[in-house]
Amino acid sequence: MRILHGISRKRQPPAAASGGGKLALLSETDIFRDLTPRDMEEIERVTAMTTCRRGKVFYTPGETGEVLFVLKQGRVNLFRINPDGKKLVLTSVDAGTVFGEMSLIGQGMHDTFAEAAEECTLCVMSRSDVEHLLVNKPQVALRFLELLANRLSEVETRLETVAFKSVPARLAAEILRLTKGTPDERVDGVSHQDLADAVGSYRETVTRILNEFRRDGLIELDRLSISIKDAEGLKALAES
Amino acid sequence: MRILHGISRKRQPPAAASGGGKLALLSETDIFRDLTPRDMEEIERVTAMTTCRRGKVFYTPGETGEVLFVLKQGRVNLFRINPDGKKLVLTSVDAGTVFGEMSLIGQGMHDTFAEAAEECTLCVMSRSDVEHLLVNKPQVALRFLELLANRLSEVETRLETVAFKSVPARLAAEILRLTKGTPDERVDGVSHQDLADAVGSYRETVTRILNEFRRDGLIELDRLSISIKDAEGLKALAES
DNA sequence: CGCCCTTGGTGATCAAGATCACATCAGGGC
DNA sequence: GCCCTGATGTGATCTTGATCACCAAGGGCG
Repeated sequence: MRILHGISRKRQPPAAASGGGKLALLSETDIFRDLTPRDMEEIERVTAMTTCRRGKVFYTPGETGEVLFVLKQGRVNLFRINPDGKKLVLTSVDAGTVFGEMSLIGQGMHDTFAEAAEECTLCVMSRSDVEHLLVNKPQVALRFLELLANRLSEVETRLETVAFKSVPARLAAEILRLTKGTPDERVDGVSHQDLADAVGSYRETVTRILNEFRRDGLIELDRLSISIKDAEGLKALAES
Repeated sequence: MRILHGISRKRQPPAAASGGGKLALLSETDIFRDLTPRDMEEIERVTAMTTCRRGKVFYTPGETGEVLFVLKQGRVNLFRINPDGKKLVLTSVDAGTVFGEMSLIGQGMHDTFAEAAEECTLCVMSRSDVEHLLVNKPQVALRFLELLANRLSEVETRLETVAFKSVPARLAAEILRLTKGTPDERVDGVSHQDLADAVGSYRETVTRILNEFRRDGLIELDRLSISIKDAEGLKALAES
């Protein structure tokens, strides 16, 4: 019996393709994939759906209650701010997953904020609804387990990266990550400051390194836009 | 209804105090705390208990199968090795918890090794036993969820620390962490190299900084031994 | 006792990247 | 067109801490 297996980490197809109704959106979420249509309707009844504009910080520790977010469309950054006001993105969450677990389980989200990195559509579930679900639908709890295990593994790798790799290597990896899934190998709407926050560095340093990348023919630069010219070269750099 | 609440992060009392039998040891594990004595006997039947000497690397990715470890006594370091052979300790696991989840759920433990940081007693559960348990005892799955959530939160904090804080600050924090729980505020059996691996730095750097700490009256040094003189001072330093 | 191996001490050097200080530049609003 | 703001380009330092090169001390063991 092998009840546990890797969950998909691929970006979900654009929700528009599936109609975009709330129910359809919820069904596409990994965590709920074992539920019956009837169960899904039940969840749908108790779930609020909202949208967030790019840049909106919609979760602030302390201010926001204990809820679970289900990201339907867009991308969300979970980040912390250190005493000097410097920001570090802990994780970038793609559509089809869930976040905010930390506020429900254990010690809470600590000092973690959440912002919409792109236009987002998300659902909000209350603590009691989630608890109910976890107790009554063991399959959901198991999916949740997978999700957390994968997130943990991801953050551990990130820790290793920050501890051992140079800023150029981290930056190359981040660019590859952001463009992964985009057919034209290009990111838009990401400033140098955003990249600095993501790799744990500084704006000026990022600007300099990006220009070196361009000089080396690895990427093409434009205002708020990066397109990849030599993915292999970047990959090599990312390995340090 | 509040079924989820923080699990204890306190170090377990020495197992000798509770007799040290396998059954007693297993019952002290957070993850199993909701099980009945009868359930525990069942688990006890299928569990192998072994010991490891300090320094022993008992889990190697690839070589070791998919198992779950329950740490009964001692301390275990989970670490990775980068291509240059440099080691980084991802987590230090204390008695009473479980690890190896990653090999059961999701993508596996990747390139993570496990070594006994002290004399250790641990139990090993097979994949199928764990899966059986998770499916049939929802309470265990929930405890597992708590465990993972806490671990995640811990690694995120570590990531922030490595990204933003100086080596002295990280070192101060690590010393405080290691001595936490010891009544005489003192660690033994930890070399400068071990500390370097834990904070993601280098032996020479650690030696230099420790000597600065001593000069500043923060700690006392001896071969393989550090004792704290000024916990407040260290705490201040750890905040950067 | 002499050997050797692990641990710790320290100087010298160097490179990465943080930090400061401005200069542009593009776009939006009025 | 003008002004303002956010995004980017770049030079000039300055520190941190990695890296190299040894040496010394402690301790187990034949």
